[in-house]
Amino acid sequence: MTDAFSYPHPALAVDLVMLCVQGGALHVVLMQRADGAEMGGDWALPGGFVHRDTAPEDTVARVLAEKTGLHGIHFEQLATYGALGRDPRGHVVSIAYIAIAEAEALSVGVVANDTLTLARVHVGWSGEAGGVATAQTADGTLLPLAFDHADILGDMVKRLRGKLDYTTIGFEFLPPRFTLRAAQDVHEAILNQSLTKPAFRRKLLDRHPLRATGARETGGAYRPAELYEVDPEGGQ
Amino acid sequence: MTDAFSYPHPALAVDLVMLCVQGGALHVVLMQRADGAEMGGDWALPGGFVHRDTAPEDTVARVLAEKTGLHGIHFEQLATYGALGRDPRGHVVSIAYIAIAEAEALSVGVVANDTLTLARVHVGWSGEAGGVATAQTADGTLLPLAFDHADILGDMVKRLRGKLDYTTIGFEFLPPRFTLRAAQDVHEAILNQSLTKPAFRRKLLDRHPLRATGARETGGAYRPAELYEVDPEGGQ
DNA sequence: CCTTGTTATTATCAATACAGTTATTACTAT
DNA sequence: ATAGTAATAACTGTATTGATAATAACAAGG
Repeated sequence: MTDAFSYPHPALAVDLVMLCVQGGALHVVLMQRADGAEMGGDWALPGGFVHRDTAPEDTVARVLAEKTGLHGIHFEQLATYGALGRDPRGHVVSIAYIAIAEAEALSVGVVANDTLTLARVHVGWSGEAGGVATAQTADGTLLPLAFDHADILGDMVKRLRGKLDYTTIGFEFLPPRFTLRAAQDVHEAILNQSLTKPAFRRKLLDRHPLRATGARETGGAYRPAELYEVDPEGGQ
Repeated sequence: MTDAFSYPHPALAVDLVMLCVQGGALHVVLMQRADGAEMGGDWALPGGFVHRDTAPEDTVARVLAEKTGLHGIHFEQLATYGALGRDPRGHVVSIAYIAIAEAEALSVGVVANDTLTLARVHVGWSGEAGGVATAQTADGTLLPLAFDHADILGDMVKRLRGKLDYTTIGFEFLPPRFTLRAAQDVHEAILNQSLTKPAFRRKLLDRHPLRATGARETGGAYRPAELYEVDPEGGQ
């Protein structure tokens, strides 16, 4: 076999789909690009190049810190995009990651960087069929996406919907202690459909390792809901 | 932003998990490496480097053709592996793909290349929990895997099990026309558990766009089973 | 030609899991 | 206290699943 580094290979990058649930809808962090005209849209997922001898996961952590100032956020790989025409600057292969945080924390990072915005994710299809997704502002204006980032958003929704029932990914949108109503809001935002409360409660408690803390919500006007937390040992 | 190609970036490769179902068990194509001692094992997934201005998918097709002589086989992306120590030669990021073919076709390609072998995939866990998988010969001898390829095999099994019910990926192991019994064999091999026949029939016909052809199996000693095919329009 | 063996296919039934509705409880604010 | 609201529990019917049995189709052998 010839030496791995003796011929030109593509540039490698990571793209981050930073997500939160706010006002009953899934939101994603987008970055405004000055060179949007050549890239197919003014808005793009934040990203960065992977340098040699830096692990892609470390690059993700670096980009998260650089763009939003956030640390220790949950992220996981989505897929890798490497079609030839996807970046007009040349052959750039990009590993897309999903990063999830609670809305309050993410908002702080977005406000601190004036090239960033939190856009509502609009999905034109239901179930796990798949398709593209679009991003829009609070008043419904469409934000044109650069590169193949609309495809990435579509794949992200598909992946999220598929993992919601069988993994604990949905709880990453919530603080360590949360009410079941808050968890239901997350599921409804991601699935884009309303769920019946008792059925949701049962399914959630059956399928996931949750533990009632005994503590209750404070400050509500009416009956306070109990706070639950994910039990790290409860899986097995 | 600085130019994407002005600093050293990792080498990019693809690794192929070529699969088939044979004798009731999942099998994978492995390649013997002369440099196995330094790589952590004598056996590895076939792969190749991604050259600049070549799409990763085209690299997959090239490797498939080079190693096995096969064309037009179904493949899809699994995940990308980029941990720093995974390849002792340097920083190589590898996109792993799952490729699926029927056993007869794959065997032809394996026999034609004497560095290749078809190994039985042994999975030490059930469900979709995840874990590593090992490879062994027909007589049960363990084949030590190079790099992080045991992890890749484990992720492959997890992905396959998760997609089996909700996609048509299972039918890629079968010829265009197949009996329901053959489809059940594929599911049992991948899930590593036996299924009851009538329940499997119902679920398969309910969930997937299958069409009875009216034609029947030939050559069998007893009642011939009807041949089914995937209906490309049946999905919607 | 008829019987037997084996497998494919369909039918039936019980057990379970699931979702929707309604009732009850617990708390806050006035 | 009382009203209002949301959390929680109990109940009910429906759909899904798993096991068993019955029937149908074909080959082989007497």
